[in-house]
This record gives sequence, structure tokens and C-alpha cells, in this order.
Amino acid sequence: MSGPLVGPEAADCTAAPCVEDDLGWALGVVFRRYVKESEAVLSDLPGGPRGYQVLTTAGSDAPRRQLTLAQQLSIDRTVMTYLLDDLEEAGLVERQPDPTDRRARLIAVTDAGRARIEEMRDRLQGMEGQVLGGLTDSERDAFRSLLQRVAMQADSVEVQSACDVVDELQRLST
Amino acid sequence: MSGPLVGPEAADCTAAPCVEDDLGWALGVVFRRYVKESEAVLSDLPGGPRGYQVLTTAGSDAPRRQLTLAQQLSIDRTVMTYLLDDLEEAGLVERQPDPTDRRARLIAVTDAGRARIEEMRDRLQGMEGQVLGGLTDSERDAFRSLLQRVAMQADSVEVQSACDVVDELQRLST
DNA sequence: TATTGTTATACTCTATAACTATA
DNA sequence: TATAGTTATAGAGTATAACAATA
Repeated sequence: MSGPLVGPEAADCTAAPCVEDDLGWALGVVFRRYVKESEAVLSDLPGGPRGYQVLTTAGSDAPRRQLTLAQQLSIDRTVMTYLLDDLEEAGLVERQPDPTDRRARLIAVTDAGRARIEEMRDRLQGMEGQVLGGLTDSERDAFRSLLQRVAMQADSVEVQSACDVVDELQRLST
Repeated sequence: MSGPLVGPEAADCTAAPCVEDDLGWALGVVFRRYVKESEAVLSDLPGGPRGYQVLTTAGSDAPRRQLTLAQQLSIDRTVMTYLLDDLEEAGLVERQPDPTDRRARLIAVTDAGRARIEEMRDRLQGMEGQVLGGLTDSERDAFRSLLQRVAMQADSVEVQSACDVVDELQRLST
């Protein structure tokens, strides 16, 4: 074969349909790129990108149970145990006893955890700017907005026990 | 079930920032949902969603080598062997000898393979309509277009690094 | 000696099940 | 009996290395 291995044939999907037109392909490429970059940015955070999600979600509201947290993020409860072990050892979260149920633990973010969240958020914003580098500012806003709406709907399908999550949050807030 | 599935917890990120605002979270949710749905839709296709990508890419142009195909789709060459084994056994692709290099095999899609592509594409379109269900027609077009542009750039970064490797090897060999 | 494709091995996740302490 | 959290085990998926044929 003549010519470079990967090269100028990148995007000539004019005649026959090709993979660049595929929604699944595009999602996979963007998702893998984002994961790779965020793993680099968050390499010194216990749990990496998923640890960041746990940290931000746990800090976004009043302390809630491990299982609630796991369901909100679609993380298996056995995995949540390991993630929280590492985050707690790093002093970023605390497991507190639930006064209403001695089996359960409430997850609270420490001051150090909140400081770390801010630090990581700044780093991520710079990284995201690079990933969305081909879009103008208004296009980035539009893309974020549309993606968020698709995600909200997908998440409502994904979380089978959304009702339980709602009940849990309402119970804790009263 | 004690209440509506999609409820009031959907979006109250007004005060503190929460995970729904996170680009990584949204990408992950949408990607997982898409993978799950497409695995169901393509369950009877060897290799599932990845087999579909191999099939469409191999069929989009003249037959090319396994390694080229693998690099274009960011699939490990050892995995490509298994995928092609299954696709060939199902009669969807053929391994042809490369007249210019007896080590290499050119991957050609059979007529049955092309028919299968069309069938699967129709199924996928219906599924994608559900995943993007919350958007209007024009919003879906906008989302696809923006996502594709982000993906093309992200892919060029991956490909670029691959080219760097090639260039590096060529530089060292001269 | 380097490269294509294959095969075999090791490692990393994740899912599953079992166990405790509570309810 | 069922549930929250933990621990242990098994499976799937992936990466790594070794191999044969060819360049």
C-alpha cells in the first residue's frame, strides 16, 4: 500500500456512509479522550475521575448514605467502599454514623476535601477547554446544554431506584 | 413504586455546583446509556457495537489491512484478531491476501455483511431516536453536528500521537 | 532486524455472592 | 426476614509478551 498509515482519508464521507457519521463512534472517541485527559489531570486524587465525582456529589448537599451516593452515580456499592476508603484515608471525606440507623454511614466532605474540589475544578476547566477546542464559546455552551439534557434523560432511565433516592433526600432534609 | 421516576431532584444546582453540571458526568451517563442500548440492539451481531464499527469502517472504502483498521478505530490488534475471527465465521467479512505483502491480510466485507450493515443501521436509528428523545429535531441535528466536530478533533489527537510514534520510529531507523 | 498477524499469559476491572451488624 | 456496609471470589475485558511468517 502507498502513503502513510493514518492520513488524509480522515473525512471524505461524502459518497458512502462511514464511521465518522456514527453517533456511537463520536461518543466513544470523545468519552475516551475525556477520560484519558481527566485521569492525567486527577492522577493525584484518590479514585481519579470517579473519586472526583464522588467528592463533588457528596459535597453538593447535606451528608447522605453511601448507598444513596452510589445509586446517584451508578457506582456499585462494593466499589463505593473502596473509593471511600481511599478518600477517607486522604482526609477528604468522613464516614459519620447515621443517628437514625446504626447500620448506615453518612458521607461528609471535610474542609480539605472542599478545598481539593475547587483546585481540581480549576484544572478540569482548563482541560475541558482543550477538549472542546474546535468550538466557539457559544457553541461550547450549546453543546454543554444539549449534552446535559440528553444525560439527564438517560440518567432518569438508568437509575432504577430514583424514587428511593428522592425519598432518602427528603427524609434527611426534614 | 412511591412517586414519579423523573422527579423534583432533577436539577436544583442553583446554589452549590453539583454533578449534573459536570461535563465528565454527562459524557459518562450518555455513553453508558448508548453502549447499553446498542449492545441490546446489536446483540446478535458478532462483536456487538464494536463489531458494527469494524464492519462499517471496513465497508466504507477499499479493503485495507487489519492493522490499519485497528488503528483507525483505536482497537488493539490482538482484539482485532478475535473480532475478525467471529465476523469471518459469520460470513460477514473475508480475509484476503495482500498481493503486495504476504504477511498482511486485506479485510473485505461480503455481500451478506453489507446487507447486515443496512439492517443494523436501521435498528440503530430507531434506538438513537429514543436516546435523544428529549431534543427536538433541529436540536438533534445540532447536537450530532457539534459532537461530531469535537470527536473529529479528539480523534485527530489520538491519530496524531500514533503518527508521532511512526515518525519517531522512522527517525530512529534512518 | 523490523513488521503483520496470531497465540498465550497476566493484570485490571467489575459483577456476584457471602458475611456482620443492625432493622 | 430484609437492609447497609464490608469482604472475598470469579468472570470479562484488556494489555503485555512471545511466536511464526515475511519484509
